[in-house]
Amino acid sequence: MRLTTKGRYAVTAMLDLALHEGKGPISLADISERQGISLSYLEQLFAKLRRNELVRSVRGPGGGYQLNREPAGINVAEVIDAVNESVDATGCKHTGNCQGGEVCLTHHLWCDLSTQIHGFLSDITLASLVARRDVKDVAERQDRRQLNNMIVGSDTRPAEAGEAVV
Amino acid sequence: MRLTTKGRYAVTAMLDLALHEGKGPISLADISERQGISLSYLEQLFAKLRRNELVRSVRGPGGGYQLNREPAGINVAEVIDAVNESVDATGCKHTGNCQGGEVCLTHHLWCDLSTQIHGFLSDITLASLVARRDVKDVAERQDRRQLNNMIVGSDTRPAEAGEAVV
DNA sequence: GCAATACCCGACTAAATCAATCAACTATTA
DNA sequence: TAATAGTTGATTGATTTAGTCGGGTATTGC
Ligand code: FES
Ligand code: FES
Repeated sequence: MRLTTKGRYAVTAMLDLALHEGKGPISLADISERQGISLSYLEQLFAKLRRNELVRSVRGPGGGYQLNREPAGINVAEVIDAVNESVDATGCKHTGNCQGGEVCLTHHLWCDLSTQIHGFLSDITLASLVARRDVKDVAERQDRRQLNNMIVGSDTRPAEAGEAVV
Repeated sequence: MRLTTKGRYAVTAMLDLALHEGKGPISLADISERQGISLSYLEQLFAKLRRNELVRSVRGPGGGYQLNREPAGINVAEVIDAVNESVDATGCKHTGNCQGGEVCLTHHLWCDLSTQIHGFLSDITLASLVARRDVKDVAERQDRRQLNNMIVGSDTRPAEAGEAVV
């Protein structure tokens, strides 16, 4: 099992979409700026998210991505799954053949753990995240900062993610 | 966060020690054979387990490793921790500085997940694993097979882990 | 129709980590 | 004193991460 920036980025980006829902398509450039994630890397991730039908895209100017379902219908577990970061903690992908075709000593422990993690993550939807106080606070800060960057950085300076713009 | 063979091997090996407690020191060669883990790799893992005072060693012939505490006092979380596989799911090691010194959008989510996993794993002790039916079954199979290998393979053939010896 | 926007796609890469091996060493015991 | 078994450090091939780069294609506003 692994949970790295890939899965974290995917969830963060999807949450960003959920937060800005109803404002039309959101461009990856926007997400990149707000969340401090490389644009090219986002493109890779969204290719997978699209293949898994979690988002839909609109091309051309003013285009971008939108959630393909309502936020309440998308849970965190499937987002992580979509970018190929399995939430599976076993070494045998649940086949039980670690040890030369037979179940290893700790197989059941990892199965239990997997169930536990999957249960926890699949109970959390984008909608429930959007409703959280701490998420709202961070989102507000990010939106303010982005607005600031648009004004100050109107000389099209790349404007770094965590840059102190007051 | 990551949970790979390193952490799984460590738990498996510790469980093997717990299962054969009271029979004096257990050599890594024994564990290697029973669990199908490379001997040299086990050496690396046990160096860390020893540094974390989870096991104690006895050198010389008839030597090996023993649990440094009673099985009921060792939980799975600390074993995984000991081999440097943190159970932390955040990208900031709980410092909250993912995004240029500030908390990222999903920080709290990963904190919650970490707490969840840690709670689950630290509630499971080696003693509670030893008591499980499925563990007992696998352990018995392994012991039988090892005995078999000792007789059949008395020509000191390396005897592969999952080899069909019936 | 044409340029700008933004998604789309594949190849490529430096760095890190994994899983394992090898060699040389020291302590202990029969 | 020879065999056993732990101890340590270096090294390795394979894989994965976290990107970058360069070129596409579809859509829109002017
Ligand atoms: S983890 Fe499933 S058999 Fe080992
Ligand atoms: S995971 Fe902690 S700040 Fe991003």
